[in-house]
Amino acid sequence: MPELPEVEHVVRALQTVVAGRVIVKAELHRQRLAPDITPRSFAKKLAGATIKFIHRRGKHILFDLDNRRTLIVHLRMSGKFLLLTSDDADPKFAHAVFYFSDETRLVFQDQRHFGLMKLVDTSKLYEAKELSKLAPEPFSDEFSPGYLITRLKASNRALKEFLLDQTKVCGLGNIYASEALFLAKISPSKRTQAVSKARAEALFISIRDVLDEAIRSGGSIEVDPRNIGEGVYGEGSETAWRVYDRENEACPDCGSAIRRIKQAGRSTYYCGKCQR
DNA sequence: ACCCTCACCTGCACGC
DNA sequence: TGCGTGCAGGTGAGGG
Repeated sequence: MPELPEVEHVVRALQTVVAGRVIVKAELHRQRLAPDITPRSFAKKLAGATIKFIHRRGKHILFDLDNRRTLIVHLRMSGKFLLLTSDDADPKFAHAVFYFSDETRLVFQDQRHFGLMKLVDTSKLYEAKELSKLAPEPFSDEFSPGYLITRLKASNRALKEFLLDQTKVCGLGNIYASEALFLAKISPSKRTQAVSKARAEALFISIRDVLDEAIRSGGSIEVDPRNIGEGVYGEGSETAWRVYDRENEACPDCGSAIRRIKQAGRSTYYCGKCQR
């Protein structure tokens, strides 16, 4: 269910715990987790591979293998990784399992079944349709106030919906989109073309601040090797959210009641007084 | 090209 | 206790 900071946290944990390990056997228990590949082919292409490096693009986790392939994983709403030992049974919803030589195994568990995996040639990784249309990484030079202004002008949706579009801005999800708009003091319903240059610049800063703050707080979480990939929001992160999930609570800046509205079928939280 | 709605799943909290 | 409803951090397909 994670947004970019939680995926970043999962990637760091995986890099610590499974980088350098050899996959001696792999099983795809649920075909639709990886619809482009048969369970048989999945097993064959992963068996014997060493996990070289784990990184990320947007909310996608990328396992670079030593056989010129990369495993792309998206956690979607409920996907998580668990590192289990031979004493542990597979939990419910264990849709893929990677066995290592030391009797441990990495289990991909996904209660809601929305997660996705895909195996691609590493040389063509960024041509994969999952990655090719993503907006620039939010901390890259390519993502700039100028970039944001151009994309805002090219669209005319409500700003909150725009922020959730990973081809426009990458990494925000439903929580951090609300949070970024609160920091920038802009209404989530404002049309993207009506955002002034100055306010677009403020929004640019807020997007980075929200993500950076969340990555920092997640970075302080101790890695639980049995539950390395839960992608949880940082310890006590709910208390750090300024408006998300706080309908009718007091705005931290002005004290007026935080509102909840529906946009594109999803809840948006904001302060009607501070955000115009 | 954009924009909107729905679909994909399970589980949990809520009101009656 | 149960049952119905609405909700959940994400996206893609399919329509207009």
